[in-house]
Amino acid sequence: MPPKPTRKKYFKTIKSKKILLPVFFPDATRAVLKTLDSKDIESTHTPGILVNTYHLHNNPGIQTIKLHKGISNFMSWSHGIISDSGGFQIMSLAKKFGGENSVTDKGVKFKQTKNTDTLFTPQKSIQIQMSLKTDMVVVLDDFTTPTANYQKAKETVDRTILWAKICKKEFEKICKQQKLNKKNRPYLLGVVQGGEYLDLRKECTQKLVKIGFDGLGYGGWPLDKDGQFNYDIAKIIAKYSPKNYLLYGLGIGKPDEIVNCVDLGWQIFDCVLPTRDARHKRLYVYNADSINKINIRQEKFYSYFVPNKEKYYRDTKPVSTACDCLLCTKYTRSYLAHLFKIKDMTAGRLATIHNLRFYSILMEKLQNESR
RNA sequence: CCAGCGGUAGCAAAGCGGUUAUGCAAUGGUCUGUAAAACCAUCCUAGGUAGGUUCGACUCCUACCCGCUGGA
Repeated sequence: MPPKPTRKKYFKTIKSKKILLPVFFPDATRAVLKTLDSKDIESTHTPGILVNTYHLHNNPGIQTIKLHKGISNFMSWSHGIISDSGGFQIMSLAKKFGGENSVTDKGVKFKQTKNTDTLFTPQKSIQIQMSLKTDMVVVLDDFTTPTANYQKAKETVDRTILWAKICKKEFEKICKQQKLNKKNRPYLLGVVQGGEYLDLRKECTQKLVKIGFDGLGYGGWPLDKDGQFNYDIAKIIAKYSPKNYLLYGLGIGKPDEIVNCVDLGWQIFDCVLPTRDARHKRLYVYNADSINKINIRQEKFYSYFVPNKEKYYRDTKPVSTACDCLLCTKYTRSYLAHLFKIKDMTAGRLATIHNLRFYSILMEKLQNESR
């Protein structure tokens, strides 16, 4: 038996910093991780973040970012940064409000924005991302809506492939212009579409590999109508990806889903869950007394703590003893419940810091396993 | 003692002679490449007390109790 081929161990930034894989990058969509500043993020041991090309294009606009020579200086974040292409907004904004017709082979027309006249194109997405100077650039993909039938899923695959070629070409062009070599250029990520249809996912994966990328993303919506994660898609993309490819689960996921995906070879994740849940009073808590005793391989290794119950108003315990974040080391459940009740912004900050530390501990545990 | 106004659910606060007020609180739930520090659901015999009118009263009438304001 030949030794099992292993995937990349590190994510390299354009400044040649090495970030140990697997990683979770929370979403700082608009160049801010809601309620936190960069120093807060560092305190959670979060190695990188995700920003969004489409949102930053609208606000503050690329000229402002260029004044700072990139998003890293703009938000004073010196660690990993991935830029999402704006593909997700094709589903969440364009198709939702403008219908299927808002997307053509040329690009996307977004309604209800100040840029209604201009078309958001694959070229533009890459150009903006290169100006952001992020560590990974993601191709613009045509998002498969959760309800897409085979025909529609097929169309999004075709368009995703078409756009992937255009994006790759634009990427190479800009790299040449800026004299970026293999060492200081960002990763380029292709995105696999195809809805729930495994043959389309396979086809899309193979065609993207033929074009050539540094990694592939699990695109589209990863959950079925009952909210169950589709691991078959994760398997088939991994199966047909070269072993030196980075595998990135876009918008994934719950802690247990991340553990399962890591087992299938996936290495990079981002998701709004820890940050949005924090603002919505859902805190992730390990079912353990201390960080050392956390066992991410036990069936239910975590639960939710929701500090809006009357019984917590006088609870002097910390949120979790298996956590070393600001909230858990300095404050009680009672205080957090109080802050949420009076709707003070500090509640969101402390809860976000906690949830991000939960995720970074999860990733540290997973990193330790593969050593 | 007189006059005016008022008394509605844990709290606040409306309308109405018949049919869900509503908000807060409480309780349960949702959230997956962020139009979300948001949203959804539930909330029990609510009518100060005792009578009266009426087919039917939280609503109209009478008396009483309590509160606020003004007056003697």
